[in-house]
Amino acid sequence: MGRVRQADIARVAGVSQATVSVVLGGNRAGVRLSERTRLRVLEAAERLGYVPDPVSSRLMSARNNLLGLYTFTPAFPDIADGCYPILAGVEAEAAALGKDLIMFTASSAAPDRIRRTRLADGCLFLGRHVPVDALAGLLDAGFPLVCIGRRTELDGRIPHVGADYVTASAEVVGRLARAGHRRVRYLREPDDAPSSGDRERGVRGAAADAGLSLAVTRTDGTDLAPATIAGWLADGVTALVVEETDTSAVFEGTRRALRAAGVSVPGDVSLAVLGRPPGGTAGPVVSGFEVPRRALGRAAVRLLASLVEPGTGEPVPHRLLPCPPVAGETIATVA
Amino acid sequence: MGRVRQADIARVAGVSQATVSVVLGGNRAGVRLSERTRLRVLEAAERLGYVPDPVSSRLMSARNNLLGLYTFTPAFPDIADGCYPILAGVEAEAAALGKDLIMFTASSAAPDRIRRTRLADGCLFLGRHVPVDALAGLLDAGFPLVCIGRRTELDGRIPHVGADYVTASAEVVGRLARAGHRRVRYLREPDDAPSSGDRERGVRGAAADAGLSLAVTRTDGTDLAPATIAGWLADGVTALVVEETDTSAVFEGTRRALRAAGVSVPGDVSLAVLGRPPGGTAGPVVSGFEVPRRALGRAAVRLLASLVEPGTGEPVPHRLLPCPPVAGETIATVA
DNA sequence: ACAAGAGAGTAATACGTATTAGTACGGTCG
DNA sequence: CGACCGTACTAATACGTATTACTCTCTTGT
Repeated sequence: MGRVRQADIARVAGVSQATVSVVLGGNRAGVRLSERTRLRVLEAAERLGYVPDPVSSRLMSARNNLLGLYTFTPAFPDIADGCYPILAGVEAEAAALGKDLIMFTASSAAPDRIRRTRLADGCLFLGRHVPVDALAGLLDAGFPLVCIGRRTELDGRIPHVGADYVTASAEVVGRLARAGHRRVRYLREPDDAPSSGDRERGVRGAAADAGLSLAVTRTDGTDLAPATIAGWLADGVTALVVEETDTSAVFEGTRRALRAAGVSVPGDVSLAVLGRPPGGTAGPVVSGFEVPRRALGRAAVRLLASLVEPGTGEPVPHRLLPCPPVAGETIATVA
Repeated sequence: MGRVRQADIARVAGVSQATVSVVLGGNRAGVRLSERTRLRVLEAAERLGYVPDPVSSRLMSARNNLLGLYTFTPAFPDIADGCYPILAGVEAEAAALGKDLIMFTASSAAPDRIRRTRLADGCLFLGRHVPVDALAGLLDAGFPLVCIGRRTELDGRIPHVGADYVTASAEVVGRLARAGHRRVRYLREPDDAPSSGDRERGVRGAAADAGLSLAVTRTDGTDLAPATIAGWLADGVTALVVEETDTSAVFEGTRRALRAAGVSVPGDVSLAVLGRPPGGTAGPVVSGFEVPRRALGRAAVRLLASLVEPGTGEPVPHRLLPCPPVAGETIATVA
C-alpha cells in the first residue's frame, strides 16, 4: 500500500513511465503525444491519486516550491513578541506565492545541520548573529539565501532585508534635541551585531549634528545599578536613549533600575527607546520607533523567491525598510 | 565549482563510490574495510569539504528527520495568542529530537496540497476543523499523522493529542454550583467541532450532577443583544458559562454585550469561561481553565515521532492532557 | 595440494522523475 | 520502390547515495 508512482500509472494506462512523466510534467521537452494517450494517462493518474514525490524531482535539480527558514535562536521564544510578526509575514507571503516552508530548528545546533537547508530551493536566515563561514559556503555553492536583518559581513555579499535603524535612531535623537535636551546617555547591547552598530551610527551622527553631549554605556541589562543612574542625573543628563532588541534585555534592565532608583519618567528624565518594547500593557507608551517586522518577513520571502527564480523582479539583493516613528509619552521638553 | 560528491572523493582516494559511502555512512551494513582505507577516505572527504546531499539520502530510505506541520488556519494569525504557544512547544520538542519541521501553508488551500505532506516522515495537523476524507486517505496509506486537538471522526482512528475539555469544563461548572448558583446560561460556538462538543458534555454532566438549571445558546458572538442578556438576568440567571476558542468570538461578543447592557461582573452576574482568554491586560482575571498549549505541542511531536519510528515509547495513539483551573475573580458567591 | 573461510573491496542496482536519443510505423514524393 | 519525413511513443540514462551480492586474494587446516 505504498504511494502511487508514475510507474503504477504507466502500468494502468498501458504506456511507459516516460510517457507518464511527459504528460504529468507539462511536456516541457516538446515530445509529441496523441490527445488520446494524454487523456488516458491523466485519467489513470486521477484515479490512482498520484502525487509527485518532491524529493526525486528536486534530485533532478528542478524546483521544489520549498523555502527554508533557519533560525539561530528559537523561532518561538516564550516571549511571543519578538520574532512572531516576522514569521507571520513570512508565512503570509509564502502562502501567497504557493511555497511551503521548512523550519530548520537550530536549537540543537550541530554546526553541520545548516547544510540540511539545501533540501529547500533557498533559505531564509533569522537571528541577531549568524555563522558567517557556513553562509559563505552556501553562497559559494550558489545556494539562494536571504538574511532577515542587515548583514555587513563578507563585504556585503550576503543578501538581506533589514530595517533602517540608522535613520530611525537618528530621528529619535533628533526628537530629543528638538525637545531641548543637551546631555544624553546612550545604553546599548554589549555585543557587536550589525543592528546594534547601525543604531549607534545613527545616534552618534544625530548627536553630532545637533551638538549634543553623548556618553555611551554597554550593558547586558543586569549590571545597571540604581546608583549609576542617579549619578548620571546628578551629572546633568536629562534623557536616556536605550537600545531595544529581541531579548529586551537592555530596556528591561533600564526600566528596573529606573524604578529602583525612584526616578520618574518623563518627570525626572526623558526616555527614548531604539525599537519597540513588547507588551504595551504597563505604563505610558515609550517614545521610539516601530520595527516593521511583518513587512520584513514578507519582503524577505519575495526577495528569496526572486533569487530562486531569477528574472522575476527584485533584482537588488539588499533592501532596507523604514521604521515608522512612535511618538510616545516619555520625552519631556526641557528649557 | 559544483559541490563535492562521493564520486569525487572516491577518485581522489583511489577507491569506489561504494567504499566512500560505506566509510562516510557509518558502515551499517557491516562491510569489512581496512583501517588504512577508512582513513584515506576520511582524509580526502575532509580535504575536499564533502557535504552529503540530503535529497538523495532521503530518496533511498524514507527516513529524513522531517516532520510536517499542516495548519488549516494561518499558523501566525495577527492575534498572537492562539496557536503560538502550541508552535513553541512543537518547535522545542522537534529541536530536542533533532527533527526539522516543514510548515505547509494551507492558506492557498488547493485540496491536493495536503498530499504534499508526504514529503515529511509524518505530519501534524492543527485546526479546529479538519478535512476528514483527506486524512482518511493518508491514514489508509499508512502515513503517520497526529492531530493537535481531540478528533472523534473516523471512529477514533485519528491519532491525536488533545486537552481534556470534558473534565475541565465540568470542574468550572462545579465551581459555580459550589458558589451557590442554580440557574446558569451556557454560551457556545455554533459549529460542531469536537472541542466544543467535549466542553458541552462536561458542562451538561456537571450541571446534571449538581442539579443546576442549564440553558444553552449557540452564538458566533456577533448576535448577542444587550437586551437578551438583560432578559436572562430577569429570568433568574446568576452565572454565564462561555466557551473560549482560538478566535475568542463568543467570549468577546459576550464581553461586549455585557458592557453594553451595563451589567457588572461579578456584581450582577458571575462569569466563567471554558478556556483562557488572550491578553489579560484589561479588567479582572476571568475564572476558567488554562489550555496547556505548549505541552500539547510537545506531546504531539513526541507522539508523531513514535509513530514514525515504531518501537520508541508512546504506544497509545491518543492522549488527553489536563487543563489546570484558573481561579480568577469573576465568580461571586450567591445565597 | 586443495577445500574452506576470512578479509577487503567493488559492481550492480534501487529509489522516482526528467530528459535525451532513438525506434517503429505509416505515408508521400520522386 | 526506396529515400525521406512526420507522428507517437519508449529505452536508456542521469541525479547522489545506500545496500546487496559478488569477486578476488590470502590464510589456514588436513
